[in-house]
Amino acid sequence: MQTKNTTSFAILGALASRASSGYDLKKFLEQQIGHFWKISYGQVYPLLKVLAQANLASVKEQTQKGRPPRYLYKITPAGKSELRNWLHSPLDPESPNLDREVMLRLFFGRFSEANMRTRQVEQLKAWAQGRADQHAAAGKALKQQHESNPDLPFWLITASSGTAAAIALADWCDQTLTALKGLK
Amino acid sequence: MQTKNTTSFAILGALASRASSGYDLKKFLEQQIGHFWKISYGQVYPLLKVLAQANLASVKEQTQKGRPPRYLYKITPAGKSELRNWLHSPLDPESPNLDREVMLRLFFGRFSEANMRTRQVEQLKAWAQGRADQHAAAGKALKQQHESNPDLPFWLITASSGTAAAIALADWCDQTLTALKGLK
DNA sequence: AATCACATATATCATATTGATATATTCATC
DNA sequence: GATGAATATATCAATATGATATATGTGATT
Repeated sequence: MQTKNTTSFAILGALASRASSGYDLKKFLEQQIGHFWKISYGQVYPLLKVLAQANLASVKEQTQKGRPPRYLYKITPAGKSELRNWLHSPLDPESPNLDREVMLRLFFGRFSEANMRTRQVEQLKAWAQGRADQHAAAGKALKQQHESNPDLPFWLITASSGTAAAIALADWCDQTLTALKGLK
Repeated sequence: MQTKNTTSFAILGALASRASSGYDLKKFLEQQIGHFWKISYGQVYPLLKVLAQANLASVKEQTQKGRPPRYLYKITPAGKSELRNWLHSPLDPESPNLDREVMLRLFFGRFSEANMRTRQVEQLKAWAQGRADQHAAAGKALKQQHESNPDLPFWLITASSGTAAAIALADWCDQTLTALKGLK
């Protein structure tokens, strides 16, 4: 629940495009990036408070007739700066979730430099290809080491899912690189 | 940390093929299914104890010269029965992780019926196609609702990753169905 | 007019998970 | 003989999850 938490950047990024309440944020992020980034109320509300306390976001209470108050959060200049720093920070190729990290950054691509975005997608592509190779090698090793193991065919099937996913990711990187070129 | 925990079935499944210590299990599962199923010592050791207490696994302490004792876990008949029950239990199409669930079941495919395996992969394929359609529809909706929003191109890119992943999953299901036919 | 389901809105909490670390020994390598 | 990796279990603070409580408005159905 610190400021460096990646989910807090997801929130900061969303606030950069539109002031929101916690409820808004959760709904928006769930809908747009829910397929690769999970978000829950248990994260959103505490993180918004942390963000506000660190002066990366400002709060305004909107009293409504009858209803409970709505807290509208806006990103501050310091928050925008923090967001940009994160978007331009180097990727960690050791991260087991580099794909999700790059996708999250791309979602907020409006706030990053075009050449940085491209470089990060290229890095992700290399990472994906490396993974595909690793999974292919693991499959070969399985065949040799468990030649007569009755589990082998099933283990090969799940190994193939890793290869397939990695190749699909590399392909998506290619498409994305083309799409990004069209934006420059 | 209950018996119904899916990770406990992953452990049970691994034990079905070979008696193991917690250390063995973690290393094995991490290597073989780590790309879609995370496992940590914080899960393995407590779950093994739960499994043993529920009589789904038996423990034998192997004292070693100098070294700390090694606890060797074996699956019991009740454990095998529990594993099979899980492997043949109906899939929840609402699950956000149906892909990982089916892959885990397939990894332990040696212990399930061929026609059940096939049916579950077919269900996963239908689920993946549904997801692909949903993401495609979401992309179209984005284009209409945020026509002049400067975020649009980036939001479309991340939406496309959902479609791409879902299509790749459906393709993998097809390959897997073919592979499974070869086993019958 | 009543009822039902759903959307709005914030907040909390028990439970589960993560990721790192402590401990202690053997083995291979430099 | 020193360094690092592998073996092996265990724990724990920090986080995240998923469900639920609370309270009201809105729109649809009966």
